[in-house]
This record gives sequence, structure tokens and C-alpha cells, in this order.
Amino acid sequence: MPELPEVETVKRGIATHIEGATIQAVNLRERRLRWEVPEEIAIILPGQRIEAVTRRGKYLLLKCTNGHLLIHLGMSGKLLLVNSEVPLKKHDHIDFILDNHAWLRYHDPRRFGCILWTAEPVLQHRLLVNLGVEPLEIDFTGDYLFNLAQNKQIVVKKFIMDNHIVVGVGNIYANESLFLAGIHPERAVNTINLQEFQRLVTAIQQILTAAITKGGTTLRDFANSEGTAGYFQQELRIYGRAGEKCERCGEVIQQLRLAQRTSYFCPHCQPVTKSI
DNA sequence: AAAAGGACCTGGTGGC
DNA sequence: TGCCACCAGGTCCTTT
Repeated sequence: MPELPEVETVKRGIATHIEGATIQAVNLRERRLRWEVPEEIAIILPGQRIEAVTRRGKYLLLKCTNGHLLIHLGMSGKLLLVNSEVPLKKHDHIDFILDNHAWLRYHDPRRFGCILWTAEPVLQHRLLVNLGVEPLEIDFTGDYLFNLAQNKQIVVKKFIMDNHIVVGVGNIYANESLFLAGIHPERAVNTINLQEFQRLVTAIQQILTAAITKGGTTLRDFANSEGTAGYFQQELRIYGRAGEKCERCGEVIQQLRLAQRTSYFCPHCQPVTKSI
């Protein structure tokens, strides 16, 4: 489900409601997520204060008194702000009950997400320590991508979706960014020049920033912490539009499959062979 | 060592 | 209506 803008939207949605609150209880109804949710969190979290909510890639980090909760929403996860009155739905796996009458409820039909606990420095956690740069921070540049690309035998769409390179760019925004930058998703990264990578970085940053402003993309089941939709899907130019006309040039949008993910492109705006 | 593919899950959709 | 195949916003782990 969520790419970086959706996770950022959730982060902003919950932060003001839970920062400063103290956890009173944790209801663990279903611990079988991507990794088993540690049973100890129901013991050690009560009494701890949530000091800050941050994000690294698509991981949400809840800084608590004695450590961090590390939360990933996977493909179908939601974090909802509810209260004690809201009836349980199927796949409502975990509740964090706070002392300010807010409940933070984790819901995840596919259970690809995770909720883990660490008392160690959180950025050294094995899931975070090897992550690439944040796409909206200053070290994400055309030079950075260009230098990493030189020794790689990989197509550009897989490259920008690789979390060890840059975090947070999932299938939707990879497609949108490549369209905006005019780069075919199957271009080998070592054929892409610096100028093109600079264009791509700008495109990724524009797309992600705009999506955050709109509250993320809602296709099927994304919801922010209030349970409402985002609006960026109305801005999608290429994703899901195979067979439609490119709004820039009128050519029919094509789709192909790359690494088991559907990719969309305009054959005219994103030529396979570039002209330098 | 890098790259490709499999694995983990449920739910919705479209075809027959 | 039912059954089946396939697809879905992710990414770690295993195999090649």
C-alpha cells in the first residue's frame, strides 16, 4: 500500500495526537505479521511515554521512553486513530491504548507489515542500517545516482525502487517519476547520463512532494490516520493508464512487466533509445 | 558479488 | 451464483 508520501501522511496524522502521551496498555490480538510481533511489548510498553514520531524510508519510528517501536505498513497496513468506542474490524491486529483517550490501531489484512521493538540505537537496527538516502534530503542528487549506476547491470526502474539506493520510491511513484523525467523504465542505468539523472532526481522530488501535499494516493485501501482517502491519485499521469492517450503527446500509453511489477510508459515521451 | 526469483498473506476483480 | 486465475501500494531472503 503505502509509499513514502503515504507513510509521511500517516506520520503527520498521528504525531500530534500521540506525542507526549503515555501508553497504558497494548492489545495484541494477532502477532503473526511479517515477523512475529514481540510479546514483550505488552509488558514493557505500558508506562512508557511516546516522545517523538519520525520516519526512515517507509518505516515509522515511535521513540518511547526506553527504546523505539519500529512500524512498517507493508502493502495493506493502516495505523488508525480511534477511541474505545470504535468496534473492532477484521484484521485489526493491535491496539496501543494511550492515557489521552486515543487508541492507535494497527490494521493489516495481508500482514506484510511489521511492528518491532528495539532498545538499541534505532538507526543501527538491521532493517534500517543499510537503507539508502532519503529522497527529499540534500544528499539525493544526480551525481549520487550517476556514481552508483556505473557498475550496475540493472534497469532504471528497479534501480530507483531499490531501498539500498534511495528509500521510499515504490511502484506508483517510480512510474510517475520516470514519465516526468522522460526516461524509459527499461533503460539500463549505466546508459543514463548525469543530466538525465539530475532530471530524474528532480522528478522524484517533485512527485513525492506533491503527493505528500495531497495526502498521498488512494487506490484501493490507503487511508490516513483519520481513515480518509488521499487525493494524489487524481494527479497520476501514467500509473494505471495503459491504453489511454498520453496527456503530453497523445501517444497510447503502454504497459510492461518488470520484476513482477506492472510498469507504464509513453513510447514517445520515454523512448528506449535516448538521443543525447 | 550482484541480480533474479520466491516467499510471505488476504481480498477484489474479471472470465468462464 | 460459484470457482479459478490473476492482480495489488513491499521487501527480505534464498538461489543462481
